[in-house]
Amino acid sequence: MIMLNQSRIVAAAVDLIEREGADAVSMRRIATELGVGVMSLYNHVPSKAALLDAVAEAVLSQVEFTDDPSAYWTDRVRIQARAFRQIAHHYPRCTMVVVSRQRTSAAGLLPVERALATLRDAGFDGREAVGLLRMFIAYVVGSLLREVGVAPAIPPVPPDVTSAGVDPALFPVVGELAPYLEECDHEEEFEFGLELLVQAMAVRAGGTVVRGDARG
Amino acid sequence: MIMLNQSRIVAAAVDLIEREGADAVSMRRIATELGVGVMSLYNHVPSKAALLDAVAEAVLSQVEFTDDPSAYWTDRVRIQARAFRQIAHHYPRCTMVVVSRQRTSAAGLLPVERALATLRDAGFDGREAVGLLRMFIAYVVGSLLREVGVAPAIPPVPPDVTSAGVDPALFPVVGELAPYLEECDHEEEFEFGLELLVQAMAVRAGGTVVRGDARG
DNA sequence: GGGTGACACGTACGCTGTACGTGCGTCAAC
DNA sequence: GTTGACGCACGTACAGCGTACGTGTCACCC
Repeated sequence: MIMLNQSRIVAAAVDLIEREGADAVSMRRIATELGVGVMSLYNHVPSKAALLDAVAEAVLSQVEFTDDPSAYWTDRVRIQARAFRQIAHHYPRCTMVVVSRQRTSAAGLLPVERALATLRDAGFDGREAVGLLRMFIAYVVGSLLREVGVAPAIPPVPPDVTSAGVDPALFPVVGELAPYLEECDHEEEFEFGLELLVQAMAVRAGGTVVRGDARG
Repeated sequence: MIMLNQSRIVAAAVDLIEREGADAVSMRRIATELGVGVMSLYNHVPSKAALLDAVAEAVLSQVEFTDDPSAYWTDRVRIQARAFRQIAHHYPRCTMVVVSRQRTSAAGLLPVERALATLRDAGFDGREAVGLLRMFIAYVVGSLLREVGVAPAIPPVPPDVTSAGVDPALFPVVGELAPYLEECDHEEEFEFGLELLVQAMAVRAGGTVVRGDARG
C-alpha cells in the first residue's frame, strides 16, 4: 500500500514537467515515478487532461499576494503583476501548461478579485476595471509566454534569426537594431512594459502619473 | 501518383486543425485526408514537429500588411496590430499552434521589420523601439490567446465561474462586476487595450495624444 | 541497357491513453 | 463469525501514435 492520492500525483506531475518538460509527461511515467502501477492513477484522477488541469490549478494557486490595501494603487498593481511573474519563474515549464489550458479555475478567481478591488479603489468604474484587467492579463500572459518559451530548447543561445543571416537590404531596420533584438533581459523588459501600462492607466484615471515604484 | 508536396501537406494540416482542432492532427490522419500512405509524408516533411512549425509559418505568412509610411505612426501601429488579429480570426485554432511554437521563423521577420520601422519613424530610439515592440507583441499574443481559447470547447456559452456559483462573501467585487465579466466583446476589448497602449506610446514619444483612428 | 535518384508504400517497433477484469484489505450488518 | 460491499492497487489488452527501415516502381541520364 503506497497511499496514493490526487495531490501526490499532481506534485509528481509538476516535478516531472519541470525536470523534463511537458512532452515527457505520460501516465506510465508518472506512475513509475511514484512506484505505482499505471492504472492506479485512475482511482484518483479521471483522465490525463484532468490531471493537467489540476497541475495548472495547483501552480496558479501558489501565486502569493501580499496585497496592502493602504498602498497606492499603482504600487498594488505592480506587486500583483510581479507575483505572477514570480511563480512563472519558479515553474517555467508548467507555466506553458497553465497558459495553454484556459480553464477558468477557482484558483484564478482570487487574483481576479484582488485586481478588480485594486482598480475599483483607484477610482475606475466597473466596466473600465474589467477592461483594464483583461488588458493587463493579456500583457502578463504574453510576456510570460515569451520569457518561458526558451525553456523547451537547449537554453544557452539559440542561433537567432537576427544574428547574422539577415539580408540588410530586405530588413534594414532589423539589421540596424540587431544588437537590441539579440539581447533580452526579461525582467527589464517586463518592467518596461509594466511601467508603461501603469502610467497609461494612471493617465486614464485622470490623476497625475505616480512614480512610487515599490521594489526594494 | 498523387503529386504530394510540402505545401499540400501543410494545407491539409491547416484544414484539419481548423475543422477538428489541433489534437486531431496525426500523420496518419493527414495521410488519409490526402489519400496517401503515412510514410509518404516523410518524403516531404522531416517530422511531425517540423510540419507543425511549417503550419505556424504558413499561417503567420498570411498576415497582410498594407503599411502606408505616409500615415501617422499611431495609425500604422493600429493597422499592424489589427492585421494579426485578423488572421487569428481566420485561423482560430491554428493560432494556438502558432503561439505555442515560438520558433523565430522567417515569416515573423517581416512584421518585425515593419513595426520597428514604424517606431523609428515615430521618433523612438533603437532601444525604445525594440522594448515597445516586445510589449506590443506580448499584448497581442495574450489577447489572441484569450480570444482563441474558447475554440476547443463547444462555443455557445461555457458556464462561467462568474455566473452564479460565486460566494459574494469571498469574492465581493467579482460578484458585483459579474455582468461585465460574463460578457466579453473580443473586438471591443482588443481595441480598448490597443488604444490604451497607443496612447501610452504617444505620451512616451513626447508628442500630443493623437486620436486619428484609421478604421472605416 | 544499366545505373541513379526520387518517391509512394508496407511492415514493424516502442510508445501512448485508458477500458475492463481481478484480487486484496478493511469495514458494516446480521 | 460470516457475509457482503466497497476502495484501491494492479495486470492485461486494445486502438492509435510517430517513425525507422526496406521495397518496389517509375523517370531520367550516361
